[in-house]
Amino acid sequence: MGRPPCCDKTGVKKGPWTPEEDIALVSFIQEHGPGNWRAVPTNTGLLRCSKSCRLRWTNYLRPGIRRGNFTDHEEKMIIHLQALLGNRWAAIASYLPQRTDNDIKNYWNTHLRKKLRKLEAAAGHGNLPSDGILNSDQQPAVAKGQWERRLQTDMHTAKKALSDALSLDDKSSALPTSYASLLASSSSDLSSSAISHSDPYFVKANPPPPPTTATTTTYASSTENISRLLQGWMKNSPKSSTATTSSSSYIGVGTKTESATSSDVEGTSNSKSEGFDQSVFGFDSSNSNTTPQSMSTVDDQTTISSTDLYHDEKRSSNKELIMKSESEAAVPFSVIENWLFDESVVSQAQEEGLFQISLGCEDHHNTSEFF
DNA sequence: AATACGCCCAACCGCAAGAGC
DNA sequence: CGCTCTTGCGGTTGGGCGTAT
Repeated sequence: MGRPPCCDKTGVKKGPWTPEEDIALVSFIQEHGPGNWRAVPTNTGLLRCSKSCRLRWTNYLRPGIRRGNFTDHEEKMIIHLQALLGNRWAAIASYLPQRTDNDIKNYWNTHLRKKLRKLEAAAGHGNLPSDGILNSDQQPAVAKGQWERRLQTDMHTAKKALSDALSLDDKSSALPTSYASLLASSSSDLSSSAISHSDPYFVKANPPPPPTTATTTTYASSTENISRLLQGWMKNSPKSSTATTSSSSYIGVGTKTESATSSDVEGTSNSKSEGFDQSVFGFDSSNSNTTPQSMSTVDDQTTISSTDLYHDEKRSSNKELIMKSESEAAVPFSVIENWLFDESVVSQAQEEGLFQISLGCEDHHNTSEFF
């Protein structure tokens, strides 16, 4: 096709983002909202391509992103959704409102896949391919761009698996042995393997309540930190790119530190995207130590229906696909969603202060027995 | 203490699809 | 209908960091 590159590569900066760049990007988005990425580099003076700006926003700066260790529930969600959907990280991410597809993908590649391999090796049978990827990845190759059709196929697989699972009490019966054992073991060994890391935006937060799961750690939202960053920046040198005041808190991209806490709740799921709500930035210094606006919204969010979770445009597009596939398949897929957003699960999520889907053994609902 | 090695993750790349004209 | 522009997605990579030797 001879398609031109997304941007002129010459004079485009690459590599890690600096705090100044982040501030410029965030302040621009705060002013204009996300979208129209083409205009971002021009209007902000950033020497980044539009794609890079979008990626930086969606994967890092966007409100509502939760970073740090994955909880057991999240891990289980990923494992099962991966088994059902394959490597459709965006689709998987749509069920983990506070995680980005990139995060999930990285987590899968660095943690879960290895775990599966280990367990597979321990189990001594060949259910899993060497890369630990199941089902859909073992399907015949499908041309790219056909993932809707593929999804439909996956929906059949998912429905069948769920149908099987829901009729059984044995939670491991519907899964490969290694999966079942992985799920059983995830609580214990994940916490030890999980890395405590943070980045400059994710400061250690206030003392947590006793964790409800082993080493359930979350991080102060990027929103909070960025808002603090911006606050200082705006007070002292509006429109300046020096950000001398705030950049002191920007220790460096990708640095690692001790874990944060489970009480740190990120922004909302529906504020994280194109439907960006400026209020989430809450340019109030009290943000850092008190309940941020975004946090209170999270509590609201945890009580919402599954539909509400799809306010995010990205999610809604995923859902549309699912719904489309649903209607085409003429078999309701809502059982998955019903399960995923089971009220009792949501209650638990509220207790834990974040949106988590219970796949746990402690849940006595039949649907959860599957896991 | 110095070096080598492996892990992790932020960011990049290329492709595909959607939107608008 | 076809073209261009923009966005979304999944795979891959490179550099920083921690750990082992």
